[in-house]
Formats: sequence, C-alpha cells, structure tokens
Amino acid sequence: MSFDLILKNIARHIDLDEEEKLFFTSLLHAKQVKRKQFILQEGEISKDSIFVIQGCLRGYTVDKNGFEHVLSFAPPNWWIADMYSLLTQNPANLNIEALVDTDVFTLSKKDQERLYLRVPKFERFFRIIIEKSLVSNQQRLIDNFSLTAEERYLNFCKRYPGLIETVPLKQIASFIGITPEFLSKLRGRIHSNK
Amino acid sequence: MSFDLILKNIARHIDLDEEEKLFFTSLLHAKQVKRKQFILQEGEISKDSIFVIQGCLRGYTVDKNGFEHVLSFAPPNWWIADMYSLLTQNPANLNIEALVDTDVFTLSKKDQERLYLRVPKFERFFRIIIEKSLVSNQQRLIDNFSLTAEERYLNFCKRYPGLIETVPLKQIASFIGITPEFLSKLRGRIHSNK
DNA sequence: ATTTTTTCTTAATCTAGGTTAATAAAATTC
DNA sequence: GAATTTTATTAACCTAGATTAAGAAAAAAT
Repeated sequence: MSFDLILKNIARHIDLDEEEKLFFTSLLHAKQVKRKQFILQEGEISKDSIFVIQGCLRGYTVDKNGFEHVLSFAPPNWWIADMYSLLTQNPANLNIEALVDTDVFTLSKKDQERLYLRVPKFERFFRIIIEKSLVSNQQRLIDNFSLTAEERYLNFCKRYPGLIETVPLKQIASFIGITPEFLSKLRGRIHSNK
Repeated sequence: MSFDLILKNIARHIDLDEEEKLFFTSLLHAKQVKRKQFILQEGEISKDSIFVIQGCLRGYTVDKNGFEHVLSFAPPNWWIADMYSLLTQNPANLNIEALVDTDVFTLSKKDQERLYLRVPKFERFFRIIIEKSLVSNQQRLIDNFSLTAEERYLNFCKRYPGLIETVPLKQIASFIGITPEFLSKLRGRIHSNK
C-alpha cells in the first residue's frame, strides 16, 4: 500500500521531515471496504478518521420517517469522519458506507492524539482542513436557503463532475435535499430546454 | 476591559500559564459596535476573528433577490468570523452586524498566526472550537433536510432560549430558513393548540 | 443467461411553505 | 411626545417540490 496520496494530501498544508512521515504512516491502518459495507453505523462509537485512497464513501443519516439524507461523499484524496461521535465519544448518528469497493486508511482517535503530541504541526493540518470543511458546509446551508433545486443541481454538477459518474442520481438528489423523482423532473426540464 | 470571560472561554480547552495569557491578551483589541453598525461588510477582506463580550452580533448573506439569510448569531462568549474570507483573503460574502450595542475583542489574522507560532496550543484550541462549529453546522443542515419548519422553530427555542428575547422574530425565521409570515402562522398554530 | 434488485423516469395529485397585501403594534428617532 | 421606522400578525392565493404509483432500463446476483 502506497503512502504517496496521503502524504501529498498532508503536504498541501504542512511540511514533514522523513522521521515525521515515518511516524505518521506507522499510525495508519489500511482497510478494504466492499461495496455496500459500512465503515461506521449509527449507534456505534466512532473511533477513526478515514482517508479514502480509491473508491468512494458516503456519510448519511436516517430520519424518523426512514428517509436517508446524504451529508457527504468521500472520493479519493478526501477525509471523512463522524466528527460528532469522534469528538464526544457518543453514539454516531451517521452511517458511513462504501458506494463501490473502496480502499482507505484509518487513523484512530488515540493515535491522532499521539500524533498531535509528537508532531504538533498536525494540529495545524487538521485545523485547516476542518476550517475548509466548515466553509463549504456553511456555503451549502446558504445555498439551501437561497437557491432553487435546479440551481443546486447544476452547481453540484459543476463542482463535483467526477461524482456524477460514480454516484447514483438518487444519492445526489439526497445530497442537494430533494427527492429522486423531483430530480428526474428537473433533468427532463434541463435537457429539453437545449 | 476585563479579560475574564475570554480567558475562561480559552480555558475550556487548553491551559495557559501567566506569560501565555499575557501574550494572548496583548494581541486583543477591544472594540465597541453600536446597534446596526457593521463589523464586516460583504466585499471587504476579513482581517479579524471576533469574540463577543456583551451584546449580540449576527452574520448573514444577501442573495441575488435581496433576501437576507442569517448564518449565525453571536451572543456573549461566542466567536464569530467570516471563515471563508479570513482563510482565503477573498472578499467576504458575509455581513456581520450588531443587533444591539456590543462589546467585542478582535484578533487579527496576523496576530493569530503569531499566536500559533509562539503558543502552539492555540492551534489545538481553534481546531477544537471549529470542530464543534462544524458539528453544529452539519446538524443544522440535516435538520433543514429532515424536520418541518415547526420542529426547527421549537428546537431553536429550546436550544437558544436566551436569543428569543434579544433577537427579532424575523431574524429567527431567517435562521431556520423560513419567511417571517410563515413563522407567525406557525406561532399562531402553536399557541392555539394549548 | 435469467432472475432479482436497484435505479431512473413520467405523470397525476397534494401540501408545506411562499407571496402579496393590508393592518396593528412596538420601538426608535427627532 | 409626535412622527417615522421596524416588527409582527392575519388572510387570500400561489407554487416549488413532495407523494404515490406504475413502468422501463440498468446493474447485480445467481
């Protein structure tokens, strides 16, 4: 298993010397998740941050009427976690599932704390990626308040062109906060208008 | 101006010795913002993180139809910033305005970076509060997908009882993503049903 | 290769919440 | 304290998107 991708991901925000790289990579666990298998299920206590090497994960909640709501997709080179459960060690409300066979590295909370102590630069790294994550989450909230479903769909296509091919449309509908039936209607409308 | 509140806020996550406290507080600038005055306006480059001592701020965007959408309230003991603008140094899309006369401390981006270098523990502090912020933002997104307007309003009342008195209802309507007229309708319905 | 499951589409009908408009009541301003 | 501005309410009407249902197409499983 190659550490290239994840080390490049880290290098976007902090510089590591060889020893730090070695220590960091020694904390990672490679894991394969088959399509439709879960890496975390609602009710479990989340122990790990996940980094995707290959494939794609989705994080979603199930509401009291049984409807799923996709909070995030994690294609290669992305981090994903149930931040709530990881932070508080309360039961997760998130399910994290593989959309296709997927290779990940996991970094346990305990090892992450060890990493912070031994290489404090990682506090900075995770602060920065969480800041970015917060920014995009806030934008998504604003978009949900101020854009129509059609605008949100077109934005999604522009912003994540790679995902349109990998991910079933109904998951994308869920991500932008509409039903699959309405997304179909929209797509019909969009295609006939050009 | 007393540093008690902000030092207690910091102490929730990291311990500082006297010298570190002194250095930190030397970087803060006290500022008064009168009701309806802006601490940041759309289009400006955000330079500061803001901590509220007294009063209340609101952060909001204006969409292309001129409608305002409240992203966050900041009562005493809260941090607020346009994370996007602060991070990227691009023009802000957020307006941050005082709802009542408000006292804040500002911490400039430059000083925050100096603080990270001199007292790396602050990386940890801001990482943790941003993690929490992300968690509550994600929950808000999920709530918008899965709850009715009435449920969101009742949740808001429970979660931020202090704000119901300070903040005009129309701002609360905006925060939970509905029109003030519809909030009135809801409230009528709620009161008549008991 | 066929069966089964999942995904996608279309169409009819319905509803939560929006829009418009008018009025009243507070709160600010002068 | 009168005038102005802001906030809140009510009601009639409207619409974006949900729901239900049924069928077609694609993908997975056997």
